[in-house]
Amino acid sequence: MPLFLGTFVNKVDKKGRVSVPATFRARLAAQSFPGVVAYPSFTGPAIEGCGMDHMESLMQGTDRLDVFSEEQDEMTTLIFAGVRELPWDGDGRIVLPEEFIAHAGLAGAAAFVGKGRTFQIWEPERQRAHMEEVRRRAMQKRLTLPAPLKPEDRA
Amino acid sequence: MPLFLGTFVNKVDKKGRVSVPATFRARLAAQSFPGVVAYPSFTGPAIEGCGMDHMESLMQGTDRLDVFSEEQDEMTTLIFAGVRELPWDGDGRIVLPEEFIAHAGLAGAAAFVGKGRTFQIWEPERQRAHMEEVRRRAMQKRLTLPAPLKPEDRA
DNA sequence: CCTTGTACCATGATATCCCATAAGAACCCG
DNA sequence: CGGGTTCTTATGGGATATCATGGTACAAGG
Repeated sequence: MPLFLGTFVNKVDKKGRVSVPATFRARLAAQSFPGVVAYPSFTGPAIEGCGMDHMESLMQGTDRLDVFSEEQDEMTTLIFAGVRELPWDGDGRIVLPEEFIAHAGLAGAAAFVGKGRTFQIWEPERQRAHMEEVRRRAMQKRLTLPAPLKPEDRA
Repeated sequence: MPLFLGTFVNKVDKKGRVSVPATFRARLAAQSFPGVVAYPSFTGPAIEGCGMDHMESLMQGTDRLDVFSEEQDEMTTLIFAGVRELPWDGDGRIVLPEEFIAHAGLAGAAAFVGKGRTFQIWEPERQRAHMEEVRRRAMQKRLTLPAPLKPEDRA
């Protein structure tokens, strides 16, 4: 079960605690850090979540930018400066920092949205609207995906 | 039996449980996930079903898009957010989430429809009508299929 | 001493597992 | 070729474990 799949809405209590969906926990279990790695999205009102492994792969991305370039400087700041490691308690919950709650506009509930290698945390109602918008745009733009070859079809 | 073939109608009990046809189970047996991967169809009142391998091959497609690009963001949301992993119990049944039952309009029974690499789940009566409609249109438009490439011709 | 944040415990709801039954198909043996 | 038998499959119900969630106690820091 190596992927983050599906959308799950859980409650956020007044301490900012929220249960990480069990399937996501399973995905993160084999990581070096017992918890979630997260940072505010810089494209929308959501929190990006992942495991430590993904941080390392992001770093490989920034490694391909020129050292001292403006781009590299901005990118590394955008990504890594906002990152928080959120360990879970014995029951699989994490505590969302106030800044995350504010950025995503959370109020009482949080939607965990699987995106394959990563996931996002949204205010549920906003996520629903966003999803609808993405669907609408996909229809009209005829979004397609590069044809993925099935393993058995490979040379 | 590497393909999903044929149509099978099974009952959905009040817990939302339904038996996956034995031949479909055989097709899914060798997967990394012991169960079915499913998501609501974008285009009609049906549930799309497949194995985890199909998800993994879709991810290979999204992996080729730039991280943080709008395209990558939309694609991953579109594909992975609506997916549910439905593990089967010891008897080869899965439980359909309420949202799936609602989307497909299921009531007491579900039709598993083989579509080759994937399959769909329909409300039986609706599926029958849909099938008829597709047949009718095919007759009148004389639908054709591209000739299958031989293995040595593949990229 | 008070505040903040972390670990632990309790509970209800939900889903998972397990068994029991029945119907049908395949099979074997006469 | 027919009849009985054994498996597989589908389906229902009930027991059990897991998960989400709220609360409380404790520790650390100011």
